[in-house]
Amino acid sequence: MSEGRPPVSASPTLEDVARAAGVSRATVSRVINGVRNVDPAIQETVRRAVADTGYVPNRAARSLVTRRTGAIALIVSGAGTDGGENPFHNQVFADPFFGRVAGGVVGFLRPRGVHPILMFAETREARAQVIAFLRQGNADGAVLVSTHSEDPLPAMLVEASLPAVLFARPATPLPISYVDVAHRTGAKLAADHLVARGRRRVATIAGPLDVPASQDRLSGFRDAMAAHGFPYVPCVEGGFTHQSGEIAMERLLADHPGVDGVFVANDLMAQGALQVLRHHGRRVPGDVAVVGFDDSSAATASRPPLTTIRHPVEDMAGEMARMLMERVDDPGRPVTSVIFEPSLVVRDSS
Amino acid sequence: MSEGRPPVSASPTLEDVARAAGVSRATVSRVINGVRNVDPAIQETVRRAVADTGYVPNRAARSLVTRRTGAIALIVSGAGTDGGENPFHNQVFADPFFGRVAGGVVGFLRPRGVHPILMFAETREARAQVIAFLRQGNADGAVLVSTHSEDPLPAMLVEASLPAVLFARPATPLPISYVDVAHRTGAKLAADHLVARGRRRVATIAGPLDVPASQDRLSGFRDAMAAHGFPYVPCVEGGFTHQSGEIAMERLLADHPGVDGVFVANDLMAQGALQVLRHHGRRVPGDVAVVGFDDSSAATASRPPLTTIRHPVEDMAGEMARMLMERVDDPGRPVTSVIFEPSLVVRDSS
DNA sequence: CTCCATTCGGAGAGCGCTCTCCCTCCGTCT
DNA sequence: AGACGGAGGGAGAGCGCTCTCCGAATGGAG
Repeated sequence: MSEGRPPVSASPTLEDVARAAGVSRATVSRVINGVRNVDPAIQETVRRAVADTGYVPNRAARSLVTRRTGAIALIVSGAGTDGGENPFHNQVFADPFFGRVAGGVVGFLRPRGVHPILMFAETREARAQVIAFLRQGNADGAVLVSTHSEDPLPAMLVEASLPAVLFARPATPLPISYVDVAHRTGAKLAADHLVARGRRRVATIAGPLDVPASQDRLSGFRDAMAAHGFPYVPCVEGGFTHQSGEIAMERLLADHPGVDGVFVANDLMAQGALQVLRHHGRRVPGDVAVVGFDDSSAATASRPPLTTIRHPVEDMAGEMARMLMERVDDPGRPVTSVIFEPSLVVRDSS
Repeated sequence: MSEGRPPVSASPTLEDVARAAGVSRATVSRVINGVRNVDPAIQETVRRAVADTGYVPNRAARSLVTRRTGAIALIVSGAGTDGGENPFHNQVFADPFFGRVAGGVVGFLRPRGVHPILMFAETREARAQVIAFLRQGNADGAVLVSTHSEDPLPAMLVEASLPAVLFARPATPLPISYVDVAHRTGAKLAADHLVARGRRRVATIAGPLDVPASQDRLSGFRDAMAAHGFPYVPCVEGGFTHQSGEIAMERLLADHPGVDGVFVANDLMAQGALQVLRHHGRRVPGDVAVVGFDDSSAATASRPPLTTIRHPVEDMAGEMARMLMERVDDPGRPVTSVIFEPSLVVRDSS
């Protein structure tokens, strides 16, 4: 056993590298972590020893002493229904939005050697598990994407004083950091655009009104339209799904057949609305102009492609990750929120 | 400091619990891990002490000795392009398929206290990182979803003898376990169905033909059609995206205007094809019957809803996770593969 | 009553790393 | 020349847990 290189299976430890380099464990550790001054010659020797032995530091051992795991929880909360055989078979991921968030988060974390642990928190039990998981020190903190407003998880995170950042402003005020987009500004962009396009009989399909984002988009839109001299804007509430968009559009058409412009609170619903409009023989944008929200892949997949309000989801997600790491480094800092500005993307639907 | 309960911030250790319960660390450990016999009375005392102190085991310390992390890597490989400012802004997640895989994996792992770490391996560097990550013992193994066939990661995993299971058969034979669906059977279901619907001028839109799944779907379809007496089936290759489906359908219509049935290798492309057909005034299913593949959310979002080949993605993903854990427990076991049977879901497009 | 088998709790040695001392070796200043 | 300071390397104490021994206690058999 003591002859030659030890078998690859038993991965080498700091001790092995130290022996190979003829220095102490401490020195190897210093070189690896780039801390304090180490003689360049010795650094070189150590590096060679690391390469020779194929050493990779054991994160568990490191975590044990540093109390850092190099992992954070990426929580999708309130996903799916609370029942059903497989609670994971749901539309959360179907919404390309989530992928963009994940991408943004990874984009920031990966260069820093931090990895996201994917978690779903759709039931009471799952939420408890998430909290326990974090308390066990399995992750240094959490970023959270909620799909509904009643989500109790943010409050639970605050209560357990675990470092966390939300993707959107919580429905109930909470001492917790978050990133969000200026929904009202986005809605105003849509309103300005529709009016500029000469639309006079404008309606809107809102998202679920218990969600702050939906409220803001609706009120922002109405305020902007009022400023343009249209105090009354018909509204139908949808559920952010393709199908709910269809239903809402049917309703809208039934109640206001003369509608010539629609602001839809997300692209998925807008896509549904588009189909209903076509089905009813309305040309888009000729008869009716449609503006969505999100600039998701549904926007480009629609026919015609959707004019929509784009928000920088990746950047927002990256910022969310940055804020979390900041908080992990210094849990005492005050909570903050960062609001991003949306922009109008004009395509063929308006 | 020694009076009363210590501050919540300093989380209690086994030692603390042991002291509180008046037993040794070893006994507490035994109770917590349910190993060996411990006197029921003492068990009760320990449990109470655990509850009182709010103890949660430190996973890093445990991992250090057990050499298990309770985490696995969920790798999306070959995601996005190898360039671009943000390699994560891609369609991988846009495909609801990935969410279903994630759901299936979590569904199996969570009850077992194992969590998936989300990783992207889209560049050479990223792949190296993934391997290093696993070698560091950050995760016990990996499940891998490849989005293209040239992916070198499976081979790298084999080389490093890391426990891993793939979601689909690798393009090049490799000693690695995988789950897959019987693509040929699925294609046959589609062929049988189209023929049963009286279609005589049937064509197909294939996926990228460097992907084994695409090849199998195509050859399976052709073989089945041949068995029905249709030796020649026109084919256009697509790229599994919505847009490529549109382009392919345009081509098909141009070359074979008389087509009355199309088997499309995935739903996303089928959705695109549907739009092109409508645009050309073809009624579906009246003039042309369309059958997709995957039964993704695109299938139900399409108008008309797609007849498609469903494969049990969640079950497959769960099985993949199961196989991985098996392998983690016993790395010596021979590689295996499990093939799932698809089924036909008839909707309005055929 | 003695002896052995069996059950069950405790002691303690690590797992692989980090980090705080401490010691040595120089170079420099007086 | 002696003293002092700074740079750089080593020793060793844990981090919190698991797990192998070991020993004590108990019960049953001879």
